[in-house]
Amino acid sequence: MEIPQKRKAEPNNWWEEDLAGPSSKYWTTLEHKGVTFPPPYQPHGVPVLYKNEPVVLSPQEEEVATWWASVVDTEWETKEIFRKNFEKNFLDLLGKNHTIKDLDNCDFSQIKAHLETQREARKNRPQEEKKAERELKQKNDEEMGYAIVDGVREKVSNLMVEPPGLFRGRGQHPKAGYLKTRLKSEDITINIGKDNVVPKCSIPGHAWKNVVHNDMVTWLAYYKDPELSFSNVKYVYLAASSKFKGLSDKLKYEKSRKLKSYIDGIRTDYLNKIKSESKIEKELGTALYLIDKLALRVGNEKSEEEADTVGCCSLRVEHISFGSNNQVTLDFLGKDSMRYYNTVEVDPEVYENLQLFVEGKNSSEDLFESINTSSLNDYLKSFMEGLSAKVFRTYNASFTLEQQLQKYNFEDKTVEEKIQNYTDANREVAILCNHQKSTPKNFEVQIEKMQDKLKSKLEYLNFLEKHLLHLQEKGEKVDPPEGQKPPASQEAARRAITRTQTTVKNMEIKLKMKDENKTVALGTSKINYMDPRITVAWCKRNEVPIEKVFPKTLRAKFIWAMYAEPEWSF
DNA sequence: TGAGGTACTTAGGATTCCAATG
DNA sequence: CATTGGAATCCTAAGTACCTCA
Repeated sequence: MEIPQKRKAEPNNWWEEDLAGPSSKYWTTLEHKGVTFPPPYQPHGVPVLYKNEPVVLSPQEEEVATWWASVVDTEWETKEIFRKNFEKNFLDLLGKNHTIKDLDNCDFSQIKAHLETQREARKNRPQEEKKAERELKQKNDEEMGYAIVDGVREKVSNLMVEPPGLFRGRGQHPKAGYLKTRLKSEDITINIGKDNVVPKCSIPGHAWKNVVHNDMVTWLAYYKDPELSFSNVKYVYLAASSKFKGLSDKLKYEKSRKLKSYIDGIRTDYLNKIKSESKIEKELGTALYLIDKLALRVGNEKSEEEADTVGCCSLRVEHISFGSNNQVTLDFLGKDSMRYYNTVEVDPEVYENLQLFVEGKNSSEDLFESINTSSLNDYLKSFMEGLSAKVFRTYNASFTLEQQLQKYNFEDKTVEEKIQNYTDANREVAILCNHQKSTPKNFEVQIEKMQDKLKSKLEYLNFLEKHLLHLQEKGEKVDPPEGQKPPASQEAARRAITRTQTTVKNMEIKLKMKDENKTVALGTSKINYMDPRITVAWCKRNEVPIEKVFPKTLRAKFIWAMYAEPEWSF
């Protein structure tokens, strides 16, 4: 893909217009096809065994049993809360007088085998059937999956409502294993332009719960599971490539760039507050110090019906420990129950404050008792309009990327090497933001395979070098490694050496990156935190094709950033 | 002031796709 | 041509932020 070097005005290029900021309304006309529903359940008639006896289930019961069968042999099956909640919900559904009285004596293996067979059959169905299916889906997406906003056609991100199933709450979510209900059109509220056609409900004889014309929001529809009291409202939005999302993304980055010119003053202020006599000020200053230095999330209060995870303001005494030389260790479960575990040296005054906040409290008490996320964000508003805690994460992530990229000299490097440097910079950001992923399943095996391959390439290279000497009549004749043909001429040998050296180098880079990125999720910061213009400008300066760092969907999401000049700076 | 509601962004894992490889 | 593994995309849970209301 060619990156446009100059601004090119197009009528639909919203990013060419001056940014209006959050305006009073998002749209004038809004037209779309509503939502679609997953196909109805097809009963298979395969029984569950209870105490080794087959039990006939109603279609609805069978569907739920099948959900469980699909988690058998996964970690979900043995996860205590998940199991307990599922059992309760399943038994409630079956009723008091049902043969099945508990989960432990149920055997789902026949259903599981059936699912496996079905999957195999699906995988092995004829090519033309797959193709026809794909084309049908594409046609349907083309027909249903777009909205027209003020005359511009935009993709919808989540056209299909969530299918029924088991609620997969993360970490120790107290409600994991509950049954998600099959939604009906009567659960869906539609948002549409006043003068636009109300979408027809795809299920004959049924109607939407409600139709509204709210131009102050960007959602096309919303629903809430009618049975699950704890479940959140789910919205149907436009895709990331849309103007709604792109504009707000651009504004987000512009806001974090604006923070750049306030940051010195803010840092001076919170360092002063840290030394203040007032407890509230001490806490505000210390909390903001942690948010700024460690890129912590703000940490809103959570209800009893959610997993026990924390952010800065909700840290408890048990999450912090003190070492020598002003070192503190933070150890807590953050968003998605990802562990944050970090030992850092802090300013002596911060260390002192943290010790003071802990004094005389038991482990389950709040570290910060006089502030909350709302007072902290109020404090931030006193510096800059629209400033909130999350802006610090965006700012520090983007700042770190640009700073890390400046560390390298990209001259005379191959594209692969430049990308390795970029990935290294990306990784620094991901580590700062604590973006983690679990180690891939057979990671060790994969590494070994790559090492073996590398080894045989090195052997081949070794052979080539000796072989070249032989051709130059300076050395013994050597046998090529198995399956390799010796180059016929000196010229061919030299070419083979250069080629193999490049391969070896690339393999080494790949191996090293794979290991270093084992538990680091690079994508999250790329998608949400690092100003894309930093990357675009870097690509332009260093002749790296943008598609090497931004896949298709990211290029669409960041279409507004593609015009950044090579000299652009965050 | 705090609880609850609303609307949006951010997140890791699951699933699907696709290209390299045998 | 089938396999395989990594990249890309999909899915939906889980955050932030701000508003309203008593």
